[in-house]
Amino acid sequence: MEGRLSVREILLRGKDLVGQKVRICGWVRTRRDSKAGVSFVEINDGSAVRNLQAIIDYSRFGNLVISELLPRLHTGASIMVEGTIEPSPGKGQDIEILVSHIKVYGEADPSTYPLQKKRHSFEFLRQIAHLRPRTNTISAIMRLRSALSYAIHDFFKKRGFYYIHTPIITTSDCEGAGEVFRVVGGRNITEGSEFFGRPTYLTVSGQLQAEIYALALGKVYTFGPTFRAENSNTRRHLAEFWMVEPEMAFCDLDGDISLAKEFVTSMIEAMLSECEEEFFFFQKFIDEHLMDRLTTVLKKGFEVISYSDAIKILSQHARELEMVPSWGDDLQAEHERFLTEKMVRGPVIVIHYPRKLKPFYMRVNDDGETVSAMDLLVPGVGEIIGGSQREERVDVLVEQMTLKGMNIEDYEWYIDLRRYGSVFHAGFGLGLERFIQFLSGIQNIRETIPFPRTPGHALF
RNA sequence: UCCCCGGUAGCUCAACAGGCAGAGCGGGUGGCUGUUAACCACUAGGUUGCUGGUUCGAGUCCGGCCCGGGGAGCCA
Repeated sequence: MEGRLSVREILLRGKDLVGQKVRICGWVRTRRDSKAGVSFVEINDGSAVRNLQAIIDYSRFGNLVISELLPRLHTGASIMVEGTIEPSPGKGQDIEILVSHIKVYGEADPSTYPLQKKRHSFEFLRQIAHLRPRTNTISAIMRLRSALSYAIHDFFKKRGFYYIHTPIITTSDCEGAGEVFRVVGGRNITEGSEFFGRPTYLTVSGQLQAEIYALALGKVYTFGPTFRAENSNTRRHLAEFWMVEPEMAFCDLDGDISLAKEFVTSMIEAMLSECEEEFFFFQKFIDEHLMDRLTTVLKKGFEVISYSDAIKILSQHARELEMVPSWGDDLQAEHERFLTEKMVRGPVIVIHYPRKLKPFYMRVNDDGETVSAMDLLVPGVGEIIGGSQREERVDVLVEQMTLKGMNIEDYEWYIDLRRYGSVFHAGFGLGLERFIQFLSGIQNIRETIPFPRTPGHALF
């Protein structure tokens, strides 16, 4: 006997396995009985979108066993089956398993088990977030998320980056990245008793700490959870989300843009080849234009446009827009959508934003008015990457911090990086969940993370 | 935080202009068939989100609150 195989493995090897005896473990998706003396049990073990059809031939078990067994084989029950792989005479599948031995580990009372074999709304599934990974959509997304995470590490490793674990608990609270969560020790919050002797917060970004290591190891990246206490309730925001943040010494904005482009295309290519079945499923049930959009990125590439040119183009289309754009104002979501969905119909990289719209660490351009920033916008999701060349000149950096009203003393360490052996450097941040939205076509970001945290919602 | 839409059976939704609360799926029972979102018949299942009001009468109209979704802002 081959030993225990996953459904994915069995479907992949297909007819090569015919005649082999195998064992699989999983959960019953559906059972259909035939009075001809056969029951069809579809088994899913979370390794693939498709199920394996198991055939229970009553003549091999005897009526007593069957009458005791069948009532326990409901949707949701966990089982182990052993049997031989056979070509399937029915339509819909090439092979099936002819069961010789079956064991029910855990039943699922059909009168209370919330998952049915039909489709559920995502809103309902969020209420049973501990059971939703047993559905096709959520399990497919989580397999994609897992594959993507590995591919990210692989991408950076192949290019000589070092993986740096930046702190989750930080002391910086004003990076222009939104509201922070305070961290306090103990269950009883008492004024003036700081565990660390000073106020601490959950990180909103690993960038500043990644810069420390980029200016020592050359090319680094951080990849981990980040937190925003922003009271924003949209389909694109989470209070806890994962960010990928590369940071490179001796790198300017052009180098930063190149890496961002290469990163996005490499990830699309890697996922298309590794998660073929998942993409087939997404295309069929989640977003019928998904494959078009992804292959367009690979074929057409990225349009790079300056903020100033973007404002000019948008002004020419003012009649089609609700908000009239003007230089110095931030691009509205409506403007970003217009650029990426109507003008370019693909990813757009907007660079050189006005200095006053962006955080203190971005490098001031020679015009004194703009900074070397870049935002990567994609259709459907909007901004998935934000990055910049960092300010490496002490005097300009201090001027920027003063203009933004920051407390210089809190950032002496950051200025030190410029006082001693300063180099031009750049990096960006990519929101993992937004990228998964883009890759899968799923509408709401709450479906892209196993345990979503949003204002008023934290389960488990 | 602001704007818009919604909350009716386990799930997805109907219910005209206030007038006996329904269907499909799911569950149970029986039938039929190498079945495939199987099919056919029967059947159980409801404090219409909560609360106050208008009315002879409220799922439906009005006020307050709670919850969900979409959009905006903030951002990734």
